[in-house]
Amino acid sequence: MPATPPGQTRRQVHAYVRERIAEGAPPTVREVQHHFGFKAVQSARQHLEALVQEGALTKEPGRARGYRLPPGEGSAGFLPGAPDLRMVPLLGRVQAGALTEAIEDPQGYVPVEGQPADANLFALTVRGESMLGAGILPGDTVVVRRQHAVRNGEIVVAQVAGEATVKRLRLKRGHVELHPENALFKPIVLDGRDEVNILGRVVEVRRCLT
Amino acid sequence: MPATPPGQTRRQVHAYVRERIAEGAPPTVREVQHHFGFKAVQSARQHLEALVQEGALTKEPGRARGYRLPPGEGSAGFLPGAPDLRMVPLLGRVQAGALTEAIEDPQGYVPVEGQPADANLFALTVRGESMLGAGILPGDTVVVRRQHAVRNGEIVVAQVAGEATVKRLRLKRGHVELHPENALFKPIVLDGRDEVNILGRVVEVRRCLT
DNA sequence: CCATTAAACAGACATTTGTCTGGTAGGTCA
DNA sequence: TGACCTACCAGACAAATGTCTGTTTAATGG
Repeated sequence: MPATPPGQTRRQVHAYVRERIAEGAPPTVREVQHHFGFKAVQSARQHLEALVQEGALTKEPGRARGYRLPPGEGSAGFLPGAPDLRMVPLLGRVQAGALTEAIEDPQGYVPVEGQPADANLFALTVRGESMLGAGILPGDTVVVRRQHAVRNGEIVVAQVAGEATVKRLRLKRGHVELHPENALFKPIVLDGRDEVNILGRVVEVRRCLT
Repeated sequence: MPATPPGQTRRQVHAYVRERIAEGAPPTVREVQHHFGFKAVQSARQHLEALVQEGALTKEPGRARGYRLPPGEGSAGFLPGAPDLRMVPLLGRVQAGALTEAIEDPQGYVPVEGQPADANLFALTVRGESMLGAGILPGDTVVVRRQHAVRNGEIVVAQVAGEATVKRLRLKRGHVELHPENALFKPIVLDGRDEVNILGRVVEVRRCLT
């Protein structure tokens, strides 16, 4: 094998190209070169050409900034040219604690805007009719900001006994209540705070009418 | 005035630059030149510089493909690298017939995915509580596909007597009814079809919980 | 040991591309 | 009319950029 771990730098080059495209335009060969501290243009070129070879990039030969992302690669997790727009993973219907790991294999991505870049967001599909009164219907998609600190009255995703549900949070003296927004359902009253695990706060509701 | 209507070509150049950025990278000055059939590079350059002057574009002097979209402008109407994603104009609260022209100056843009590229989409902010039962609350944003042919039972945006409203459409024999989804409101029954102008069909509902 | 390979280095060349200077045509306005 | 403006044309130069040839180093495998 070569002096440097094989493919190690290669992926970093790929990531760099993606970043640069997200900022407006693909980098030049020399920009890649200098970013990685290569002292020869050819070094950067070899990596770029190798990435084209394995299909991770495409190129328009002879043209400036000719390296592009292959079709379909664009909308997976980031968005070129739209810094205020983010693709958040849709984790599907929540089931037993598998939530945190489910990010590895999302069912899809949802475009979200107007959220700070550092916000840890994900999306869920809502089950049940317990939040009808808040305009959240079964099948709706909720965008959730992963945070433990929530305020009274906010709609949250909470994990109770391994089951994740969407409810409105009520902080009473000494205990927590999870209120449905439907007269047919009863509030969940929790004695100790350990029973409930606040996964995050619902920041957006979305419904597609096919 | 000049030989050609002022600013006419200018906007087309701006649109072209946006298109090209959406396809992966900004165009070169000469690419703009040839696309518009200019026989001199300077013609394209003048338009581009003028657009920079008026803030419609930014540039990185001296660098290849240096023209970019200004920050915040990135998400206005298109999305680089994400063909299945579109930005649709938010036309704000609908008022008297101004809807069709309002596209010129949208209040913002909303990211939408999963809609065919040829669909003519726009977004509206919902007023009133007449659709509570359908999970559409005041302040919600609805994404509308502009189409006149609608089916029975679909939620539509209809223009009645100059006022635009969101209602569920009921086609009865000989007449049209616009049903609210709220017991406190009454259906609108229309005798002739001329009174009502179907602006389009609601394909998505969206709500931000700040 | 030697051939092979991947990675990086060195230097150069040709094309692409941004930029500049100057000129022409048609229109407005004082 | 003449000053002035916008749009466009013509030609050229210099910087940026893609591409090529050859060399060196280190690790692998027969």
